[in-house]
Amino acid sequence: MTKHKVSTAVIRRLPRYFRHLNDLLQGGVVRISSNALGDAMGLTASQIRQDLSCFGEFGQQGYGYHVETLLAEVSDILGINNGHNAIIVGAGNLGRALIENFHFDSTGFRLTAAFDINPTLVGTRLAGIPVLHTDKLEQYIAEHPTHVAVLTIPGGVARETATRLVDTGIRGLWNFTNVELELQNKTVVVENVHFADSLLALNYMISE
Amino acid sequence: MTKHKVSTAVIRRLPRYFRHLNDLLQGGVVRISSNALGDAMGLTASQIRQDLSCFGEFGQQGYGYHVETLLAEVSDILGINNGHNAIIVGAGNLGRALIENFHFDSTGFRLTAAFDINPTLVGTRLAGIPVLHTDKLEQYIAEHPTHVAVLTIPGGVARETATRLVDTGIRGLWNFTNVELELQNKTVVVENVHFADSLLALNYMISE
DNA sequence: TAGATTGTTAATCGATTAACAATC
DNA sequence: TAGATTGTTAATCGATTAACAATC
Repeated sequence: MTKHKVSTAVIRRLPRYFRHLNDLLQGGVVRISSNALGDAMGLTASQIRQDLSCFGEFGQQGYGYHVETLLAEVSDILGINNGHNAIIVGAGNLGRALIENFHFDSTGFRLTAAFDINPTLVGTRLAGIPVLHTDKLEQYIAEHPTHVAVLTIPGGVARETATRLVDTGIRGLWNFTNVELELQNKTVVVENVHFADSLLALNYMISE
Repeated sequence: MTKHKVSTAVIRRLPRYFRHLNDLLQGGVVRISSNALGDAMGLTASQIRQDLSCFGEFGQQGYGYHVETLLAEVSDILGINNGHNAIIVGAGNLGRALIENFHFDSTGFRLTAAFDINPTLVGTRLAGIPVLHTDKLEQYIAEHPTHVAVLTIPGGVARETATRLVDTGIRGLWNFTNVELELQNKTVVVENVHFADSLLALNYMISE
């Protein structure tokens, strides 16, 4: 699918294309030129065409891009149609916020289970998702194909839990703990959501 | 303080320096060379020296950097000592997760109040932080200097609430909603935490 | 057809890396 | 002093922007 190594800069822009194309489609826009899309997103038309050319030829001279088609292509590139399953480990406030409010399905994931050690939670359901005991992680994953685990546990148990998850053969970790997970296993991708880094950057920007 | 325009790439690395230097200090490391720090962070020694040189000369030939001193400098650059105050707007699961678990103080902020429209929450305290009615936003900010507002409200009221906040003269918005806030007012800095973008990027990376 | 707009090649710009004199 | 390591200048690398022939 991909012609050559895609740079991180391009990868990080793909979700933004996805988001803006969704908005356009919702707004009833049928076609758009790289120029107009660039204006809307704060990018140059050139960059958009360059980015997309990493993956194929999705436009048409004199016309531009068909919004619905391009969105379908970008969705496909992002892996939204790969039928990935996710579990969430840690059903505290943050975990619950994600379970109840985050649209896993619109990012291409099916959230199949949550895990926690709190006895008052284990056995219940949150927004329809069963909460199992964290002891059952390995057993559950062995029985249900699982591609990504969301880490919303306390930092103290992050490394240990990550190691257990890596051993199950999981493909990715979405890490909300403030712990840096250096994994020996390079096949597992770690995506960090570092709240502190984000707020510190904001502090810098308002302090200038 | 700053010699020239600091690039976003450098700004985004500053919190990482901060985090790693904290870890080193905790671990009792007194001094470190750019080489060793680079190894630990996955950067080149050259880049570290280049980055730091944007802000001053913090090292010593033949010795390297005194961890505690460098950490103090980086903290200062980030604005941690500027005594900024923050409020949180929206005390649902996500807001509560931040109130109860996020260390605002260690990123240089004092969280002074939370706002919500839920009558069962208004008037209570969460982790010692008073919860006020969102109607009182303007009044509160007029009476209490506030630099940053954390947006953990539903997307539907995001734009409206952001506009109200901007009008109060606030300096920054830490935006957890999935709504793109294009503000006419360019003095207000918006830092977005786009969960969906992050998970989509992870999807791409595990799909390759 | 004429105008618009693509995909791609070339030019530019900026960020990262290498090298090294200065010096602790 | 000799070795280590900085801050900075120069070289390289990669990403963004500009230009344009191809073509719908």
